[in-house]
Amino acid sequence: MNLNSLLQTFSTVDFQNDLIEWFSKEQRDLPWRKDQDPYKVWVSEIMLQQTKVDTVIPYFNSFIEQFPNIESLANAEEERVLKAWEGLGYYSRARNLQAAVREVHEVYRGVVPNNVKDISSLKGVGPYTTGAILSIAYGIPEPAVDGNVMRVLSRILLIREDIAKPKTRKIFEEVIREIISKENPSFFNQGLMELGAIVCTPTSPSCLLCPVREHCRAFHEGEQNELPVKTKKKSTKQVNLVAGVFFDEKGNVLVQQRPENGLLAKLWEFPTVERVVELETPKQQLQRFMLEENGINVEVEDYICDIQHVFSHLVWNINVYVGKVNGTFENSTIKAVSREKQELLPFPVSHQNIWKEVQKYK
DNA sequence: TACGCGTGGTG
DNA sequence: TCACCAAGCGT
Repeated sequence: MNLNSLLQTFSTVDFQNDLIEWFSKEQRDLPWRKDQDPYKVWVSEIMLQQTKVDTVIPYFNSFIEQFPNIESLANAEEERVLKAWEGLGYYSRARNLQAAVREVHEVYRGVVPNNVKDISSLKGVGPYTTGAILSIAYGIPEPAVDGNVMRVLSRILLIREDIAKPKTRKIFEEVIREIISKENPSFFNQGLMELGAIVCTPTSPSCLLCPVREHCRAFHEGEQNELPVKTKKKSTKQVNLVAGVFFDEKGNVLVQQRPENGLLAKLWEFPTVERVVELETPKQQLQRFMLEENGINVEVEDYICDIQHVFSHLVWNINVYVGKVNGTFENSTIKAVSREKQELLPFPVSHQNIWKEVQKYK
C-alpha cells in the first residue's frame, strides 16, 4: 500500500475543515467533554474501550465523583475501585488504571505525561489511548486509531485491508499522520470517531447525512456496505459450573475471591466448582468440593435454578444450589460475610444474578 | 500473531 | 433467537 498514491487526489485540507466543522456543531454533549482535564480524558478513554457511550456515562459520572483526581484514585482501596467498575466488564482495565495513576502520582508528581514514550509506558495505555489522551488533552497531533477510525477511513479512502489483523492498525496510523489537522488534532480525531459512532455506522451507514461524503471513495463507488473488510473470529466454548449459596447460623453467606489473574480477576463469587465429574450429581460434587478443597462441611439443600452467562469468548452454565454451613471453619480461602460487607464486594454480573434468584426463592 | 478478557444492546 | 457488535490492551 503506497501512501502517496493513496492520497494523491485526496483534498486533505478540505476534508479536515469539513470534518472539524461538523464535529464542532454536532458533537454530543458528554460528561468527559466538559473540560480537557487529562485525568478525566484518561478515565473516559479507558472506560470507552470496547464499551458503548451510553453504558459508560453513568459509570464515568459516579467514578469521577468518587475519585475526582489523580491523588484520590492513587490513594483509594483497590476493592473500592473494582466496586466502582462492577458491571462494566474487562476488570483488568480498572486495576491497570489505578496502577498507572499511582505511577503518575509518584513518578510524575501527579501530572499525566504529555509525550508518547512516557504515557504509552503506563499500564493499560496502548497505542489508541496514547493518541487519544495526547490529542484530546494536550492538542498533540498523534493518531488515535480505534475501530471507528478504521471503518471510516477504510470507506473514505477505499482501503481493503482486513481490520481484524493487528498490523492493519499501523497502516491507518501512517495515513492519519499524513492527514491529521495540526491546528486541531483533538477535533480531528474525535470527529472521526464521532462520525463512526453516529453516521458511518458498521451496518447501513447514513451516507446522505454524512458531512464528508464528497470525500468518500466508497460512497462514490457504492461500496460503503462492503467495507471495512473484517474476518470473523471463532465461536465460544461452553463451561459447566455448580455454585452454592451457603448461609451460617448468623445469616452470613460464604464467598470466595477469584484468582489474581485471568477471568474476572479478584472479583468475589459464591463458591463455585467446574462440573467435570459426570458420575456425581451436581449436588454431590459441590459437597465434595467444599469438603476436600476447602475443608468446609456444608449441607447442600435445594436446587434453585440454572444461570447462563455469555462472555465474549465463552459461556457459563451454572447449576445453583442453596445450603447451610454448621459451626466455624478455618484455613480456607472462603469466608463468611454479613449482608453489609457483601454489598461492598465487587461481584461479576453472573453471580449478581445468582443472588437475585436466591432472594426470590427465600 | 492470536487469543483471553465482560457486558448489554441490536437487527 | 443469536451472531455480532463497541472509543483496545496484555501476553
